[in-house]
Amino acid sequence: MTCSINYAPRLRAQGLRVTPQRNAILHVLHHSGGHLSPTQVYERARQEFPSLTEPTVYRTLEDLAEKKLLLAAHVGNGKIVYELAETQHHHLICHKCGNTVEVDHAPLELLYHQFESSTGYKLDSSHVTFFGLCPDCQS
Amino acid sequence: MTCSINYAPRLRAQGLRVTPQRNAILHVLHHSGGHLSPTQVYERARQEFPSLTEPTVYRTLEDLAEKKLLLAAHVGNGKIVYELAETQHHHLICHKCGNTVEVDHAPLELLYHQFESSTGYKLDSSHVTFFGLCPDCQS
DNA sequence: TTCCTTATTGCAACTTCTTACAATAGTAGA
DNA sequence: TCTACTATTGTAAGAAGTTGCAATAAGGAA
Ligand SMILES: [Mn+2]
Ligand SMILES: [Mn+2]
Ligand SMILES: [Zn+2]
Ligand SMILES: [Zn+2]
Repeated sequence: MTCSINYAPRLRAQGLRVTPQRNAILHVLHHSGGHLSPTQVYERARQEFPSLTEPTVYRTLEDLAEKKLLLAAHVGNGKIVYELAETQHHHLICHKCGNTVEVDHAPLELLYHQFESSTGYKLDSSHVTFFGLCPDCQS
Repeated sequence: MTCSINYAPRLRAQGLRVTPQRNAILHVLHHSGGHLSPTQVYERARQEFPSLTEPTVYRTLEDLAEKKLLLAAHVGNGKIVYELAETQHHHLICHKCGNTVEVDHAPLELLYHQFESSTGYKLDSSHVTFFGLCPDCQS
């Protein structure tokens, strides 16, 4: 609850104002440790800041992701989850059981250079989602 | 409208019954040529089959994608679009302007083998979405 | 053809997500 | 401090997507 981490500098560095709504949302994501859906963020952040509303949660998550404070991950069927942007990694997701594995970005470097030089795009180095079947679900 | 293509064999091959709802949905996707959102599919397929309902559209799109007759693509912010499964390809999407580029699967083969042997997953060879900035949006 | 089984659909209610706009409150500057 | 500017938020309404269950109809067997 009372937590030593101060998000103000990171918000200001991105030209964003420091509001209690943003602090509550960042605080919740920090303490969850993992990926949370907007609904989960809303329910938990409301504990610390009861007047928080749903539109604010959705807008804040999008804004903070755009400013690279958060990472958004697609986990299938249009569901999105968010986490604090800390490590560079991607996801392998089983589309049968939903099981998820994290993989490093390094093995994608070569591919990224190919794509970037052939298309002119500059690609994000985090949170690509690969779908497939996990070992358990292949039988 | 009256279109020579018959989807019945492909449906039966997957153990699915042939219904006018499924035919209308497949027909719409065939004639659109590209990616359509569930809402777009619903609006168009309703022209040919007016009693069609939303839950049927959502369920059908998911079912047909699961049986590999369709491909689902994540296009950002939890939006999903579908298309007929014909070619193997992936997408590069600009998260500023939404512009999309298709890329071949071939350059991913090596990466896939690495991931598959290190994790045991068997990955889908189509419709991975890479996000980034297109050439126009980088300035 | 007719009957039977059950996959598929429609219905109704609900949850999640979005939007436009007015009210609020950070923050920079006087 | 106080003020002014405007980013951010809340409100209210609507759109999109989901769920459980009862009704329907596709397809196999007689
Ligand atoms: Mn992650
Ligand atoms: Mn595609
Ligand atoms: Zn699995
Ligand atoms: Zn762009």
